[in-house]
Amino acid sequence: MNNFKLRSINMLDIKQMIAEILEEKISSLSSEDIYNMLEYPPDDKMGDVALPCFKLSRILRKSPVQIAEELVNEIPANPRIEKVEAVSGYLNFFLDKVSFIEDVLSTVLKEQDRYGASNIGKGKNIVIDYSAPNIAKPFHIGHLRSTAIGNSLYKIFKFLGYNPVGVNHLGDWGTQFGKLIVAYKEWGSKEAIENGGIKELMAIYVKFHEEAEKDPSLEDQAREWFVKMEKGDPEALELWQWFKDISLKEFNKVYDLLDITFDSYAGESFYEDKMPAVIEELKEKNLLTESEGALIVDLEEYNMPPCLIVKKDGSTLYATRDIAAAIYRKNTYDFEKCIYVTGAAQSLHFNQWFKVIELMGYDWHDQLIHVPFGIVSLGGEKLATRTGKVVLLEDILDQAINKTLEIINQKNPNLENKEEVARQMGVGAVIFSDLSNNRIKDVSFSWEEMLNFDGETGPYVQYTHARACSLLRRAEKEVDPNFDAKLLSTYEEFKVVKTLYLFPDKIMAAMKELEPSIITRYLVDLAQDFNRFYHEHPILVEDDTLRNARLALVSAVRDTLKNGLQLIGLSAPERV
RNA sequence: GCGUCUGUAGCUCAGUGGAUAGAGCGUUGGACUCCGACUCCAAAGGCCGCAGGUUCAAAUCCUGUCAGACGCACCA
Repeated sequence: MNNFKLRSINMLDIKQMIAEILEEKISSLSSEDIYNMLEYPPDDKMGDVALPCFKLSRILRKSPVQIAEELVNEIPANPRIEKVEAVSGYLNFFLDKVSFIEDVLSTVLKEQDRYGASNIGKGKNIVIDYSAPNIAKPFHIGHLRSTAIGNSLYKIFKFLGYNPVGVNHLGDWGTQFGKLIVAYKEWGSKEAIENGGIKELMAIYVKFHEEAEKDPSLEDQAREWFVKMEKGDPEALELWQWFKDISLKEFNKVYDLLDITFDSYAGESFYEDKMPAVIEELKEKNLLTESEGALIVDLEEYNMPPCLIVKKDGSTLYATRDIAAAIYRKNTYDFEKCIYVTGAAQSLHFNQWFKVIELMGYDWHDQLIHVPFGIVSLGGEKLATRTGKVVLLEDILDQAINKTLEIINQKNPNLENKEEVARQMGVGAVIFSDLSNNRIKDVSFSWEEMLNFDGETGPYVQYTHARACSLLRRAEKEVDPNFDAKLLSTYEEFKVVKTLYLFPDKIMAAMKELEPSIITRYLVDLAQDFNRFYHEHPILVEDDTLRNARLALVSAVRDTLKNGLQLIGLSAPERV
């Protein structure tokens, strides 16, 4: 037939089915054109799939109303279509509910934890660079965004058959270590740092910035220390390693709580010995210019400020390391895409060095993708380590977990595994909240919202999943896959099935747009549809066949919720 | 000054150029002798920042404008 089946990974592509029917009747258009014109009506009462005929109007030189009315009579009877209606220029298809429900539920029951999965990415490597906290700075709510988004993209690519490589590009190199060394020597003490950890490191870092306002020579000292680091000075490197060890210990505590891992922790320092070759290559390719004592790549032609490669004191910069890292990753992983999850504030930086890669003649420059996200503010003020204005992620997670534990103690005090479930839900609430909005939007952190678990929240979806699990436990019998779809005849049941049907498409959209929030919002929709059904209709009824049919629906919802939660990095506890 | 992003219900936000712009929170009023009330139902609440333009059709595309955020050489 046609070779464009891959536009959807959905095994039951209803648009495809309808496009093929219409192709026979609209000779001037391919089934692909028709497919792209089809849409889902805004209201179920209007139908399940619609063809707006306005565009056809010009081609067929008839009014849209006329086209719809003519087509409606030409559609042959089809067991999967209940009826077709022409309404003011729209051709509306109503699916045969019984066969649709049967198709969708059978698919989910068969696929289970693979429902929505695919192998379209087979053999393709995707490097995802996320989290990347700075050594010696605390892990705060702002860092969570990169971590949560990157982790979710990792799971999404994996579910679609790709081979993702999660890289934690630790901020473990750069001038801030010079500042830290100066600060440590001026105001720090070994004991205080060993006891206080990152908090103490941050304190002396903040003090450095306060003092540097009065005494700018401190900045010069800091730069000197960084130059020493790059030259391999033993004292500088020993302090650096010490700061790094302390920081990593605390970061790993947070990653354990979040249940997030990485395939590589190659940070900025890893590229230290790879930069000279890059600088050499840039010189050979005649891209470097000297300007005010520094070496730059001029990008005026591309309407961008120059990209700094080497400072006047001979040390390197962020861009230098990113270029070296990109080349290293291409050689090491042969990626199809290399994705950088960082704040939108860095957009120019990425555009600049992506252009440098292009100018170097690498045809894979367009495989480098910046995935920006908005900033987190606190009561209207930007979070900044330098001023000490931060909300520590660990504090947020602790509070969310404690609150969950309180609720469990109140409502379900005999729950086994209380502590672990409280962790899963508390952490879930925080991650879910972070992945709820389009990533580009700025977010204003609010304790009140973060700790409110009602409505569109992680605990709501997790609770719904646990409720479905509870029903299946109480049933005390496996769901018979030969359920009778005819018995699922109510609107609420059909609505749940329609939403289940959309899951694979949502995963595809989330991957294409690199936007985990598509899945987060989908889960809320599915949970809402399911809860409405749950309230309207008893499930554990006497009638065995009806009971089995409804449990088949419950089972499909449970699996889909679980798969979706997994894709955004949340656990799906069976009892809460 | 230049550039990028964002303006949708009181608040936080959805909304692939198509039909009557949707959720949640909050407010008000309802539903637990009933499968788990972290649930559900209902009501109120909108010149989709503003002005032009393109189109049969614009919250969505284009231009301008206003407001906010971010960025613009030795920080990352």
